[in-house]
Amino acid sequence: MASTIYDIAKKAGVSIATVSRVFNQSSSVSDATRKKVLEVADKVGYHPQAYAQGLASRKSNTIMAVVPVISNYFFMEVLSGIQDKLSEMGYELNIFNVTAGDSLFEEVEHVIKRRWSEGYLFISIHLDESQWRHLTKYNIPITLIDEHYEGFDSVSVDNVQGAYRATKSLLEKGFKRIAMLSALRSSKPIRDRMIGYKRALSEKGIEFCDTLVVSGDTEYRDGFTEKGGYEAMRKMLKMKEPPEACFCASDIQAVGALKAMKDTGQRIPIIGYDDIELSEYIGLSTVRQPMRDMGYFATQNLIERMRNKDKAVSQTIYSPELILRSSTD
Amino acid sequence: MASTIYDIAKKAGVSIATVSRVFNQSSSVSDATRKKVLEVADKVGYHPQAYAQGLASRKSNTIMAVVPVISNYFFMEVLSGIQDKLSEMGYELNIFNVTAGDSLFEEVEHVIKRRWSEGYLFISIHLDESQWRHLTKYNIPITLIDEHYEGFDSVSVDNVQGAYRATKSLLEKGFKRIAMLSALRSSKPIRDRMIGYKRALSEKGIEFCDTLVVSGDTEYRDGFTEKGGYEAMRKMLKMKEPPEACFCASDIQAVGALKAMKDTGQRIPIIGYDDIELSEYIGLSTVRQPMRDMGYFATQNLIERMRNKDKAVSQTIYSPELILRSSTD
DNA sequence: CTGAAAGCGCTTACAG
DNA sequence: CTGAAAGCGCTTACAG
Repeated sequence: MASTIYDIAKKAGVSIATVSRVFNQSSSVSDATRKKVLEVADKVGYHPQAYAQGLASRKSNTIMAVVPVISNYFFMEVLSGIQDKLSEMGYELNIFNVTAGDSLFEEVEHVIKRRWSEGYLFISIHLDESQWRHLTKYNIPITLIDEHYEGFDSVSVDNVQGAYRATKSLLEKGFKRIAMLSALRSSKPIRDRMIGYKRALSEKGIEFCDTLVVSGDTEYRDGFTEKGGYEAMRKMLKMKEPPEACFCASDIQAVGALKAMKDTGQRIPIIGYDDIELSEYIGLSTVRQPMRDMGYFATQNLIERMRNKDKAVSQTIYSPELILRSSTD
Repeated sequence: MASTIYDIAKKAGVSIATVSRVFNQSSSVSDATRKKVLEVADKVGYHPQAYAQGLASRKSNTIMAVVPVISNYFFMEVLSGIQDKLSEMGYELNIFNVTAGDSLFEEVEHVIKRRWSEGYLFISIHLDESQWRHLTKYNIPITLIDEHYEGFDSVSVDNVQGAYRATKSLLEKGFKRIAMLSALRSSKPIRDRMIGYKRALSEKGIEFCDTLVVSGDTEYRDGFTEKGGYEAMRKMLKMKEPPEACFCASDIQAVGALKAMKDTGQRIPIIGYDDIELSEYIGLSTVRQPMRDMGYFATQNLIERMRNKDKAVSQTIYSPELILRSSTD
């Protein structure tokens, strides 16, 4: 039904090799033939099929982004950076969604084995040392975003540093009893941010108190949701001795926390994490992660590696920036 | 380097046909052979290559979502609905990003021609009659989300109705001078919502006044941004005779509008459109579009069509629901 | 600049 | 239940 390279070749009176060349910008085709081929191709609406090209050429001009949940502010921003770069370079983007959980590693490995593309961007995929090492064996271009492993190029933000700064800024305002609005304790971002939080406290000689680290009851998305933040803040406000200020693990949770404070009429200074676009509009103080830049840079990095496999592995770590707005006034 | 079906066949002492069968759940393989094949496949980490499979079988078990901008709240929600359904059904999702603009049609057609998958979900892709008709010729399963054309299955929300209800509710509160916070006038959602807005006004015998339809100056994303909303609201509040209430074309713009009101200290009741998750948390009245449901249902619909090409074409139109919260108090 | 031919790694009737 | 063989639609040395 749909036409193939053979149909075009026949109608244009040339060989299939020539048709192929026309569609591959390989210059060695006379203008006259090129024109004729393009003409008949256009008439029947011909275009090379991705699968056949991929198989024959063993490359796909496609980059695959592997992500846990896709509907998430962080990915949204990172993805827009990726796309900016990709459209500059003429690559196509495939997005593959894996489910975080016990089978994460298997799913990730599966994607690689299927050989969808020659380059992979892993966003917020957290594996352990031995699992990363294992992936290393496939010897394909992979760059990590929001994760760090010495065997692959990576682009991440110093989470410990970010949490440290946020907490410290609260301490400097004179608060002593500072809570951390948390999420799933075992998740990578929480673990890192907790370290920074503790470090800031101990530097000021304040004892860490586990009851001040509170999270909601919603497990969806590891608790990084408005609801998770809302629940957690309600709990805090109900404590016999509520915290004086609060560091939130993400802006989206902070949004929920803000509502909890509004609903109860109690208000304490809070500071979020991420700086999603919206934060500016609701006056939320936060720790800025350069999400778009991360996506853009990681993509550039990946493409470079695809072109030169022997490039030295590089780790790029951004410093988070503290942004103070009205929520901490 | 990486092993193929031939390697596995040789090592397992069977033919490649058998190996293929093992990986295709086709039952006609003895347990013993299956076990042996799986064993050696596992040892070398073999997995069929997507491109070769796609070419040989002429299908890919993949559904492709075609979207304009990906980093957008509406898509985010719709996508999560799509994914829920897809993971139930065992399909893989590919996301292809087209750039809205003059070449939109060409880009869309290009994707189809490349034959990435057997089924396509077009999200918020707005083409004209003749363009849709043209795509019809490819005779492949396509379902439209947030768009309507009689030749394809579609899932959409009645935008006219939604705008009508929002405006009407404002009128019923006694306001007469009601503004519409708009975006790019030529965009499909704006055109539809403007109709509903006008209809509500005329029903109450209020004359439509073009100066009350205001948008920001930011062109990015057709103006559907916080910034666009902020700018527009600033303009409204600066009018010699500011509106008494305002219907916003999207929640995200309403967020910006809210800030503009806060910054200037002037406040008028506003109502948004979409009901993004966040709206509940900032007390924004809005018109709810069942975005997740739309994604879920559209995907189900698409899969049914993929299995039965002769199914009658169906148009599903959701009724938007008005949700009143504190922003209209 | 152009063509004939081999090959990419699978699937799938067709036999047995 | 299993194998031999053709074919999917391209790309790419190799010749000329």
